Amino acid sequence: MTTIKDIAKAAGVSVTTVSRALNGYSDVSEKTRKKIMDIAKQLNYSPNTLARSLVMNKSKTIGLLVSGMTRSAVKDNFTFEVMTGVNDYIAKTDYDVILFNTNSTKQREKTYSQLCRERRVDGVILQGIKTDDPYLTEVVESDIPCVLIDIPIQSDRVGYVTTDNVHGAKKAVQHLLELGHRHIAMMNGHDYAFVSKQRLQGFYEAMEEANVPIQKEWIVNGDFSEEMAEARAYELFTKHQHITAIFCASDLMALGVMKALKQLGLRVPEDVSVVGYDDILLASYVSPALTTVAQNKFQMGYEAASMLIDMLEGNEAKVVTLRTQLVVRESTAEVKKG
Amino acid sequence: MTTIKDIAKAAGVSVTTVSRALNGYSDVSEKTRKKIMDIAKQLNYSPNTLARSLVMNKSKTIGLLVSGMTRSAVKDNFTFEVMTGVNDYIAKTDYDVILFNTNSTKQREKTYSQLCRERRVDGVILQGIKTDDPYLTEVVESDIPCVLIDIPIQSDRVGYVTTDNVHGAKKAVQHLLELGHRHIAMMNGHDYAFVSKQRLQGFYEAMEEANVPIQKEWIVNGDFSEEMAEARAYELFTKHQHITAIFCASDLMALGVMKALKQLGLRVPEDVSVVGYDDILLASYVSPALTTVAQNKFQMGYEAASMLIDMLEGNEAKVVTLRTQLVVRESTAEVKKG
DNA sequence: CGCAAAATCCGAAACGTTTTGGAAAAGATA
DNA sequence: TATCTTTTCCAAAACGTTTCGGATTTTGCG
Repeated sequence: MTTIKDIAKAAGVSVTTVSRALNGYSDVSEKTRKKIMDIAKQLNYSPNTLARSLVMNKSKTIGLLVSGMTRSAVKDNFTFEVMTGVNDYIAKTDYDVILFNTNSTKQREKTYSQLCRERRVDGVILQGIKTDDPYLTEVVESDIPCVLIDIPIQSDRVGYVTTDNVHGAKKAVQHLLELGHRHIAMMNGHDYAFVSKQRLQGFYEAMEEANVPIQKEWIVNGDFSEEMAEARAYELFTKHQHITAIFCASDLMALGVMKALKQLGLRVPEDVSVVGYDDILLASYVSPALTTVAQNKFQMGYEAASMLIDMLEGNEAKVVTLRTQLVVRESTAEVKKG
Repeated sequence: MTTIKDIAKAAGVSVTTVSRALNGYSDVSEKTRKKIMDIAKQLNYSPNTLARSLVMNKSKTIGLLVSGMTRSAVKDNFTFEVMTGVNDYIAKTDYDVILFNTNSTKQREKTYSQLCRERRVDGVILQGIKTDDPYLTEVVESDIPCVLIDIPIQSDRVGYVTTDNVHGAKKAVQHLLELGHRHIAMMNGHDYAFVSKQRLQGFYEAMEEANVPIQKEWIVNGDFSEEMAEARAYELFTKHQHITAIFCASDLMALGVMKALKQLGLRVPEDVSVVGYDDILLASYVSPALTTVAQNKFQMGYEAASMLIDMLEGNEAKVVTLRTQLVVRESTAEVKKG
């Protein structure tokens, strides 16, 4: 592999001059610059980023730490869409993305920040990490610039992007209320997700503002899993037959809930209205199509990447909150009279 | 950031000894090794991979070059599943993945192999690249070990993994033939995909073995795009009303075809049987559920990664062909009598 | 032509590792 | 004790860049 030295020798100049010529400095004459460029091309030269990174002390690399890259998560295109957004923005810069996966054996022995430090990434984007993850604090407390997705931690080195979860959930529940529902349950995620708390709050606010009493035993956790949600819903609806509507903190769980309802012989939306959250691809394809709160996952990734690059260029960490949108489809209907 | 030098100073030994201690060489006494390890931990030392890569001349990094990371491709979880497979295997090794995207502006100015060479990746996996991509030959002809997905090029430095496309397509068409269909069309991808040619061949073989005449004008290209397939199918079925079944070279195109049929007032499967290829997530969720040829996309990525790492460890490039499976769902039925 | 200013070039150090070839210290053997 | 082995350590070079400070050459001008 040809190096800057080879070029220097071939051109009869010093490596300094080659370096400066290739990097567009002004203190090299056009004549020699041209000569050097030509030789570089002819020798099929590619700069060695490793060497450059070493001396410049920046790798022009950002780490992308996702937890949702598992075989079972293909139903959930959330992760992929976020990644696509990140990739899309980064593609316009001179950075590259290095992929760290958290569901690995490596995770146990190496912490996230260790991974980042070893590869000398300039910054990192975290997505899908639980708030109780011991390694989360580690990377947040390290001095690596990072932006979190859906985790509200902020400092001068860490920003985050999220959506207006409270408001989104509120809209969803208000939609149910407007349809006349009063016996509304909620399938939440788990306690280690910021969004769960937020969406629960939105649920509360909507119910309280409408003066509808909240039944605490109608609020259950499905762990953001389709199967778990199905099981929980099955229990819930067999025990409490008054429930006419349920708000789910994710579409995947809504799918599970609908399965349970089907098993119980309850029709959606005639007997029970279901609304989800996320607007994953499947939401519009299942039958009945799922009413849900759409969040722009692509944009979340895009904004995260944009913010990170901004930070790397000296700007300060921000927090970005994106709008959500209620998408009414077929899984919600007016409550039955009587 | 603490370096090996800091440790050396703190331990009162040379950097050589620190390096060798940390890397488990035998020529350092257990006593000093322990001391060095302790100091390293205490100083929160992380080795600098850049420096190591530079001197070792290997980066322990593989490039993942995908073309399907676009906003419009979320329906098609093909790319994501392959990536997941790759990631899953790599997670078990001491390599990391660096993500190159091809649909970028960078692509125009930098070739794939340039990207790879600059980052000094040890090997690269290519997925979703068209066979006529000028940069494809470039990386294949470079000396970077690489494994291709669904592109049959082989040398001592390049292997590939694919599925038994001919056989898969044949099974799909035979399924239609067994249902009594004789007027069978095909929606193919484009000429720059190896799989298109293979699947076409499977189509031919099945038809010829059954002694069913082939109508060349019933074979059209949908460019692997849902919209394009919809348009082409609309034309096809308005012009040729004899057609009772169509085999599509991808599920996404099958979805487009079904849309066109719906517009034309043709029912699936009563009037027209449709079979797809891939078994994407949506296939089982659309209505009617799509009969299709399933390929294990996760495994494709997994095998690709496995082969690449094998190659990097000195083994030779191979070709891996995975089995496909016909999944009969609701979009195919016996041909109508009369 | 002579001299200052500007333009162009370069040597050497630095970045943080690994590795080679041997030196020093410790232990074993006679 | 003297010699030979084995164990333990280290100095220095190398990987391919960038950059600092200064050196050399060219240019401009009176």
